[in-house]
Amino acid sequence: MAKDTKERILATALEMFSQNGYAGTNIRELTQALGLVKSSMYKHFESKEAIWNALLDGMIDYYARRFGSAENLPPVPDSLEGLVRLTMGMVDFTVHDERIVMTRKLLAIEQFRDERARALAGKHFLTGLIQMFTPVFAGMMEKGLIRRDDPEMLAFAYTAPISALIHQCDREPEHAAEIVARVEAFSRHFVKVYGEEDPRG
Amino acid sequence: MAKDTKERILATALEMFSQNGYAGTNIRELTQALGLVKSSMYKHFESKEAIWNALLDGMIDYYARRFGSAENLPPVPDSLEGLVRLTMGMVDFTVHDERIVMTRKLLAIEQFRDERARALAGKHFLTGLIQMFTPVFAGMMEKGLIRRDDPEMLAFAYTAPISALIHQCDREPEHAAEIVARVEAFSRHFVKVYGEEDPRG
DNA sequence: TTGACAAGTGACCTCTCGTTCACTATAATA
DNA sequence: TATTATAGTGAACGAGAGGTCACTTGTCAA
Repeated sequence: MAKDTKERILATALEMFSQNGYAGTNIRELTQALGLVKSSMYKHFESKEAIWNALLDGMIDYYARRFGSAENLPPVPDSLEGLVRLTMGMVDFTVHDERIVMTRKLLAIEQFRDERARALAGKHFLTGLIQMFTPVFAGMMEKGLIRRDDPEMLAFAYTAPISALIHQCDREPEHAAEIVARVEAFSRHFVKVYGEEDPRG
Repeated sequence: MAKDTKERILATALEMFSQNGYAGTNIRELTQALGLVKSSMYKHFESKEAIWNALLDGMIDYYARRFGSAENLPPVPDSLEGLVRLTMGMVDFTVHDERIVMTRKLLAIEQFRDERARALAGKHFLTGLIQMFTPVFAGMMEKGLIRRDDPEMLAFAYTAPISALIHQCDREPEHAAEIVARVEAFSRHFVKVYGEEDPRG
């Protein structure tokens, strides 16, 4: 109970910061949500800003481990349908994992105030996705599944619309199901346009 | 001078809110930037929240007039190159118009806290762009410039990546030139993939 | 000239914020 | 058992927040 208070503070801070922003959150509410009194927080963090920094450190670290390293690249699918399935698996995960949803919201809120948040937002929302899918499309081109073209351009053309729908999902979680369906529709449209294989593959 | 103080307050509020958020901005700084003292603000707005509401009203109204009405739809280009030029004109405008840049940043920051900001963000970042370009692609299909397909899906596939680059531009305005160049590269890629016309058109 | 009104001022109010600190309770250690 | 470190408490602090108000100034119409 006592030992993990630091972690619980971070979790609640992520929750509140991602809803009302750093400036819009006060530590009295934060600690109260944990059944504590505000001064108790200072046994675990030296300031409110220290919570923010620890949160960002965690987000940066998690991103690097989970999405940033070369060994975590998605596998190259063996068919166009495989690309659709790979995509839907990733989207289902990223849309329903509360921690990742809150991370995106927090980055959207704080990206213009904090330099590190800005950099991480750029990765989360655009460049990281391109880096992730460029080798996927390069591999699919080598396998003859996708027409030969600039794989980075294809990764961009593929991930950016999906990223936009994920954002829409963050805004309107009550419409998650239909938005995810739109992701799948787009994915199938994409393989229809760019694929060189019988789409039953 | 005195007459337009209300407008100047709104302009400065947009500036500050779009950088530090509503909660992260205080009215002493705001009025000081205008050479006023904070109590003077209350001659023009009854509260800080009233500024926020007036700002949102203005944004909603401006969007409806500028992007939301049917008569302001972009013209259907006569060639694939025309689509590229149309796009670049719009992007150059939206990326360099300070007021629109600040509006996007503000919506990104406040979209999870305020219901109206959330709705407007959805339009600005996704649905409005689709609505705008769906008739463009429908018209281009009728002219035989673009392969027949679901025009709304094409509008989505076209505008979402461009929107993502515009966001990147908001995050990194120092790289605006190269990001705009990426918009053009994407636009040309798109017409190459979807076009049915000699791209010299 | 007077009166009325809008715009701006500075002092002041109350509230909440982040933060500090002396203190207590607990549990592990020596 | 005595000691020490850790986690949590509650009162208090200073700063800064949003907001109010009596007052001054400038403008313009009557």
